Amino acid sequence: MKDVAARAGVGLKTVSRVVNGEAGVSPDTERRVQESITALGFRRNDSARILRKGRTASIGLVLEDLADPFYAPLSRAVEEVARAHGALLINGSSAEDPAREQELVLALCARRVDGLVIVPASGDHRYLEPEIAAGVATVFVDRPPGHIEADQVLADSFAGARDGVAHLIAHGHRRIGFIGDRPGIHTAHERQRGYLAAMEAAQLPVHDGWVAAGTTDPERVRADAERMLSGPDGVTAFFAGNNRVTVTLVRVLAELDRPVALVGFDDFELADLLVPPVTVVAQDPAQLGRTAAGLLFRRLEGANDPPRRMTHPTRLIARGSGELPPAT
Amino acid sequence: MKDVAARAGVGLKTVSRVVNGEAGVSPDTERRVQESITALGFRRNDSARILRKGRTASIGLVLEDLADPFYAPLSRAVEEVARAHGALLINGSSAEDPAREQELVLALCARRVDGLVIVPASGDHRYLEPEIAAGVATVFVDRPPGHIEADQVLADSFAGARDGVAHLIAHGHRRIGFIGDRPGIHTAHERQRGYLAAMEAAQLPVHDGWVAAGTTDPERVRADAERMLSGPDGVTAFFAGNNRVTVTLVRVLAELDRPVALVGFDDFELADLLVPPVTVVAQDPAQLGRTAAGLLFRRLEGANDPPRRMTHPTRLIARGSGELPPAT
DNA sequence: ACCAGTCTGGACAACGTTGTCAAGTAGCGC
DNA sequence: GCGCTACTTGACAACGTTGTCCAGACTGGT
Repeated sequence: MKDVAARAGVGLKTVSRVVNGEAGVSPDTERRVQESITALGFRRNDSARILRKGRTASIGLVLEDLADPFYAPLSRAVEEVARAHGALLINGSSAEDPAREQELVLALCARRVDGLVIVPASGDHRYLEPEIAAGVATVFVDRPPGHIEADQVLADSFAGARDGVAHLIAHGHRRIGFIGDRPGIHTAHERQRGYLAAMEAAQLPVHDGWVAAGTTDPERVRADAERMLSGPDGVTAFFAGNNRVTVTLVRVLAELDRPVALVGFDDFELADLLVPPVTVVAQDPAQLGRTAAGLLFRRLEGANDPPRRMTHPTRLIARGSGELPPAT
Repeated sequence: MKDVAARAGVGLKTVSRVVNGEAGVSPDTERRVQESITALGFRRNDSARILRKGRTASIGLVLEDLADPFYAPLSRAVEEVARAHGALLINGSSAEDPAREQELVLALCARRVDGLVIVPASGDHRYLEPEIAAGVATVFVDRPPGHIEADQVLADSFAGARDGVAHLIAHGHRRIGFIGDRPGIHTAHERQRGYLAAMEAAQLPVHDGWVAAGTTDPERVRADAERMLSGPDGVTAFFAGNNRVTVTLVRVLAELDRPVALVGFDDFELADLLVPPVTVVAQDPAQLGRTAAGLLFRRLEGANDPPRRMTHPTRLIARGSGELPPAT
C-alpha cells in the first residue's frame, strides 16, 4: 500500500480510501491510484485490516467429520449463510475427540473468528466461558453444550425415535432391537430414551439384550444385530440410532433369509432405491445448519436476549422396510 | 498482553517469551506470568501474530460443493494433512461458478493463506498469477488449471472411462450411451474422449444421439436416457460420466421392464446394495486430497522444482450392473 | 576486588491497515 | 477582497504481536 501511494504520488490514507471505496476522493486521483494498484498487483492485506478493525468476517465451524454425509450438508448450509453475510468459513473436524475439539475451538478463537458453530464432541464447554465473555458468539448445533448456557439448535431426537419405534409397533412388532451410539452423546441418549418410551407406552417389555449402545463400528453392530436376531425370541425389527448403524443393518439384513423390519434415524441418499426401501426418521441437516448460522449472525448483529434452544421436528418417511410385518 | 505484563510486573517481551515457550525466562518469572495469563484469561491474538510473522498457518480449499459426496472426503483429507502441519483450513464452495471461484480465491489470498488447494470451476486462472508470484503455493486437484502452470493432481479420467466402456463392450454391448457433464469441464471432456476411444477401438459406430453432455440435472438426464433407450436401435447399456448421473440412471433403469447395463464413473456409498449392484470406475477422492495437500506442503517447505502433474489411476469395480448382457 | 561470561529482562521498531483530525484548496455570495 | 462552506488530502497514532538489541544482574575464577 505504501508502494502504491508512492507510485501514485498520494498519501497512504488516500489509497486506503480508494481500496475501500470510501467517498471523498476526486475522480482524477482515484484513477491514478487504481492505475498504480493494478500496475503493482496490490491486494489489501486482510490480516492487518483485521488487526485494526477487530472483526475478522470469518466464523468457525467445528463438527465431528466433514465427510460424514449427515454433516456435509450442514457445513454447506452454514457456509451459504456466512457467504450471504460476507464471512468466510474456517472449519475443522473434531473426530469425536473432546481434546481435539477444544484444541480446534481455541485455535479458532485465537484467530479471532467472530463466531463459532459447534457440534460438540465433549460434554464440558466451560473452557469456552472466557471466549464467550470476550464476545465470541457461539451456537451449538445437533447436540447441546455441557455446563454452559448458549444458543443451541437441535433436532427432536426423543420424539423422532419414539415415533419411529411406535411405527414399528403399529405394524405388529413386539420384539424390537435398538442399536445406537454411545449414550454419552446427547442425541444417542435421547434416541434410546425415545425407544424405551415407545416400548413402555405400548406396554412392551424390553429384554436386556435388545439394546446395544456402544459404538457404530460395523463389526460390533453386525455382531450385536446377529445376537439379537438369534434364538426363538429374536427381535423381528430394528430401530437404528443413526445413519451409519442403519447402513450396516441394511447389509446384515440383506443376508438373511427372512424379512426383518428396519427404521433408521437420519435419512440418506438412495435409501429409496434399496430393497426394501428404507423407512427413516428424517432430520434436515441443512436446515439445522441454516438455523444455527442464522442465530449466530443475529447475535453478531447485536441481539443479546437470553440463549435459546430451538428444536426442529423430525419427519417419518415410510418407504417399506418399516412396514414389513413380523416374520412368524 | 500489555495487561498481563503489567499485572505480572514484567516487560511485554517477557510475556511473549512465556507464551511462545521461548528460552531465557527464569522459572520464577514464568510462574508469575502464567498466573497472570490465566487470571486475565489472556489468549494470544493470532491476527497480530500473523501480521508480524507473515505466515498464517492456514490454507484455503476451494471446491465445487462441500456437501458433494465426492468432494467431502477430499476436503476431509486435505484437512487432516493441514492439521498434521499445524495449519487450519478455510474452505468455500464455488458452486461451479467461475466468478464465485475467483471471488473466493482472492478473498483467501487477501487473508494471506499460505497455500491454496483448488478444484477449478473456471477455465482461466491467470488472475492467480500475481498471487503465485507473491508466494502463495497453489495446487489444483481433480481438474487442471487454465492458462497457467501449477501443480496438479488428477485422476485418469480418460483411461478410466475407456476401460469402463471397454468392459461393457466385452460383455457384448454394441449400442452404448454416454451421459456426462458439460465438456467444458476437463474431467467430463476426458471421460467423453475415453468413451469415444473405446468405441473406436472396438470399431463400433457411435450414433449422434448416444452422447449427451450437457447438465447433470436429473430431469435432463432422465429425458436423455429415455430418448436413447427408445426405438428398435435403442442403447443396451450406459456409461455415466459421474456419480450424480449414475444415481439418476439407476432410478431411470429401475423403472424399466428390461435389464439395461450400467457402468458409472465414481464410486458411491451403497452402490453394492442396489439391485443390481452398480459397477463403477472408482477413484479415491481422499487420496486425491492427500496427494494435493502433500504437494502443497512440500512447496511451503521450500521445494521449488517445476510444477508437476500427478495422475492417479482409476479402478474398475465389477458388481453386476456392468456385466448384464444386452437385452435382445 | 575485579573481570569475563552467562543469564534474564525490557525498550523499541516494525508488520499493513484504518480512524481521527487538521490543513489545504476551491467555489460562492456579499 | 473577505469570510464562509464544502470538499479533498495527508500526517499520525493505534491495533497486538515479535525480532533486535542492549542493559543490568549474577556467576565463578583469578
